[in-house]
Amino acid sequence: MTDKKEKILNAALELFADEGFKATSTSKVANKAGVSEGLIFRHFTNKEGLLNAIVDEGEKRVKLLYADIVLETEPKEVIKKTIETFNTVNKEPDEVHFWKLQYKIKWEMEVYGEHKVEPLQKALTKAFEALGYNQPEAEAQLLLITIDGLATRFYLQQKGFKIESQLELLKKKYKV
Amino acid sequence: MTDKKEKILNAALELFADEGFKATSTSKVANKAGVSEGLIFRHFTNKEGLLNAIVDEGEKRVKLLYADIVLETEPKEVIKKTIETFNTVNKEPDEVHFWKLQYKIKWEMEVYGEHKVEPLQKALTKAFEALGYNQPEAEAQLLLITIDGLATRFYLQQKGFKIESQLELLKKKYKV
DNA sequence: CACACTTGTGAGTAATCACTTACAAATATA
DNA sequence: TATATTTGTAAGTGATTACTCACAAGTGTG
Repeated sequence: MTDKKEKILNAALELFADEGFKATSTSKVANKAGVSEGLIFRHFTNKEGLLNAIVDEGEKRVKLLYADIVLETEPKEVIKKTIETFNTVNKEPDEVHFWKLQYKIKWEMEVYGEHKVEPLQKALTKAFEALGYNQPEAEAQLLLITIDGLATRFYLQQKGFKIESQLELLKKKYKV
Repeated sequence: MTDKKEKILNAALELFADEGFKATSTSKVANKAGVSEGLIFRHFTNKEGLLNAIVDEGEKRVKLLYADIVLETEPKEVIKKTIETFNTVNKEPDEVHFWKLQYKIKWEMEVYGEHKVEPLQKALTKAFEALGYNQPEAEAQLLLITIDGLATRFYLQQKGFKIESQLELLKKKYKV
């Protein structure tokens, strides 16, 4: 990975996350990265190739993020970590662009990407089962759905939205 | 409202909802509506004016939709109706485009539009308060957040996602 | 019918789009 | 050092973009 290639990726990440994929021109990316426009196509073939490079990296990071939770054996810990992970990720400002894009791209490309959350969902299902919940599968899905909703509010910066207190409330409800 | 003006609005609604605002060209809208491209600009000044016309209509429909809930006095009914309203809206296929756009546009334009849900949120807060919940405000917000998450799954058509069972689970949790 | 006004069209416009190409600079390998 | 390969640039390309404008068709009113 050359220096300029990485600069292209970083510029694209920020622009795609803030202004959207289709709304961001390759010339804008090149400008922000401080390289010639042609270099984007040398490294990534086309504009979609540039997006894919970022999304692929996203998949790796998601797996890494969930790895710790999936291995957890204590049911309550699985739920607790699921809720808390969302928060720790977004404490680092550099990471925010990255995760924001993961959500934003779902709507722009209209794909949910269920395979990414599947291992986590299964781990949660097992956890809810172990805790004696009546519909463990539905419960697991509902928790992930709620976190999706939290992300929407967080990334779109709804006024008066305090993510910490919502996460606390969630933990209280699940008694974790 | 002339016939052709309405055809433009309908075509734009469907295209914006499916492919996004920025990704939909005015020529595409004109084509689908069966009118000349110039007519769009005669009626709506520019492309954003066309979007605004649709979004404004959205605000009216949201108010209409919530009016019934806000007037409800029975706390449990407020919560129940909030959960069920989401479902009834999306039973009519013509309505789906409309509501999908309302969610999609949030991400594309990066505005949450909190004023739209404010009356509903206040009604929910009062309901949770009456029912003796410890943090009625946070509870109201959390329920709306969860519904946002449900919408994401629903409109992005996540595989294996059954909205009815999730709504049932939600009602069970709130005992409504 | 005459006149005003709205509704509608089709052929423009400059600007921007993603992408290509010819060539130069840098780097790796022998 | 000589040569092959990779990395990078600048100036293009045709296609598409949002939008304009001159003018025609339709409609309502006296």
